[in-house]
Amino acid sequence: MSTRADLRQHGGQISPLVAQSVAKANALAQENGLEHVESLLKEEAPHLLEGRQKQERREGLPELKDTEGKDIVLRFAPNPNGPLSFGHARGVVINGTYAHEHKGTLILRFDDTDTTVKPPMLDAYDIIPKEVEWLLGRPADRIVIASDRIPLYYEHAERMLSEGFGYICQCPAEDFRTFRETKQDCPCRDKSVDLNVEGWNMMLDGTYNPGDAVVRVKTDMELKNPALRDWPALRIQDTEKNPHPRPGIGSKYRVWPLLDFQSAVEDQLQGVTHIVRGKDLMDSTRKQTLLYQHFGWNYPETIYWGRVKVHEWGGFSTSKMRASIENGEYTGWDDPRLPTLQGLKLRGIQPEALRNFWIELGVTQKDISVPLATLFSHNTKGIDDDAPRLSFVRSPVTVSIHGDIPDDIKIPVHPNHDAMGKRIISMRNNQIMIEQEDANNPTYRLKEFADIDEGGQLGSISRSDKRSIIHWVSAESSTEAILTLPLQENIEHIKGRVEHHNYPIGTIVQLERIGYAIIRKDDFLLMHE
RNA sequence: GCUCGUGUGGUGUAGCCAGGUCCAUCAUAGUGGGUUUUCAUCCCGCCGACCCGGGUUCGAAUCCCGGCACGAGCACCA
Repeated sequence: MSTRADLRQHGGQISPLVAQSVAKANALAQENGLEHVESLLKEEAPHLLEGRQKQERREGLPELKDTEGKDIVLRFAPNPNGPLSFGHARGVVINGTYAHEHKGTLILRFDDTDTTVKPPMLDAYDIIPKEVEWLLGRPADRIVIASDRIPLYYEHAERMLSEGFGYICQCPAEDFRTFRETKQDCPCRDKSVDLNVEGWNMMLDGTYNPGDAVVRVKTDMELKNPALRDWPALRIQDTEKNPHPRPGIGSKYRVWPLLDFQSAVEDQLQGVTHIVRGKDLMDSTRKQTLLYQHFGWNYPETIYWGRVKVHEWGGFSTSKMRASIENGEYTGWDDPRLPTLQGLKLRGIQPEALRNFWIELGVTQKDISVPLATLFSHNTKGIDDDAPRLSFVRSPVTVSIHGDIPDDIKIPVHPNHDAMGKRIISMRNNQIMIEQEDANNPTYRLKEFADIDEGGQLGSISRSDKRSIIHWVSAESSTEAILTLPLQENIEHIKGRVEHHNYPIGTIVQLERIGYAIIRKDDFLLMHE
């Protein structure tokens, strides 16, 4: 109908006819199979078989626009004021995946241009590249550190002043706020190039103190969006009082670029072709586009994602976490309760699960709230086949069993994979331990062993009825152990007994009827069910 | 307040740009069943959605207008 304008006015009559034919065709497919219908079509109307994938589900990430004939370059640009968190993983995964899919370049860029409000953390410069590599399974192609490139930003600032699209503004911040709101030109706006250059030198040489002057990009005070009106590009920081933590940088510079300027210039210098960022930076794109126009550059293709909240975690910021760790609320950046990559890694979350998780969420601009269960589900798929089964009995109750009990019992390590071998359980002292809750039943079946009747009497070896199957340990073949549950607020430790095993620290096991856990030095850390 | 953006089942997501088998995809959660000597894994079934109101059109999840809701920006933070 879309191609036959002449028939459209008769749509009311045609629709039922089409519906009838469709019903017929469907019936035919039902009886003789879809192939039959396809072969009929091939003979009668082959053109109908073409170009009908419009409604098929798109797999993976949306296509990047404007990629033809280009070397694709993307970047992930965190502030190195702490290790990476769950939210950062989105930036790493999405940018990294796009770069990978296009055989392009992923730049890891440290936007470390603030020494006062969000001071960088020296360790982060080493930690973050490793975290990126862990998450992606390969390192970033290039690392750029903004604080190494201040002279380049200065050059561009100077060009901005000399070409007249930037100026030194000496208005107090509040005054400028008023100008911005009322669309008035700031008195500094019309200064001559010479005066601006002079002001610039006074910023650099220490004549001006922080707050005395900034460099602004001349846009237009009449712009509809107030955020874009003559925005600030560089300012002075007191780096004597708040030195940059990197050796060699320290108090070397007083004038520092703001994000919008630094990021814009750096993207151009690095040949970034596509930017994927949070939609909170939409106005940043617009500000930067105005700057690009001044410089005569083309702004990269940009796409945005919305905010993500995890129901179980709520809002965590790097600076908040840093404070909580420093005052002892958490044991460190790798505290399993924290939504850091280190915490997740410690909890046994696989990088592949994180990748699949973020790719599945995609890059929509909606603000979303996701349950951790989705991430866990991805993780389970990755670990179940390799996770040996182990029996862990919480709050154990000892039961003496009697009857014709064998000396040893063999139980598969993994029910789906015989190749993983057997666990051998010694039964020589006739004592088993089961969970308090299971002990309330008069009879039960010990998993992989036998029925137990009242009074601990050994019953049928083969399954004889529908009594519940419980997990258990032999007193002799088990040791005391602790199961640790990382809950939101506190950490709970449960004492119990675990069957003997030789798995090294770090092994992910499945505690039968409990969940997946990772073996640590002194305990089992429960990951998820 | 001004500016920008987003609204598809419980939670996410595909479809929207180029309107028509869309009585709307897939996943996750929930639920029922099967396999299994785990409340695991795997398999099968069910459940459940186009924010509201107008308009354009033979036909609207899709285009237009209005409303409502939510979010973000308006930092000398990133």
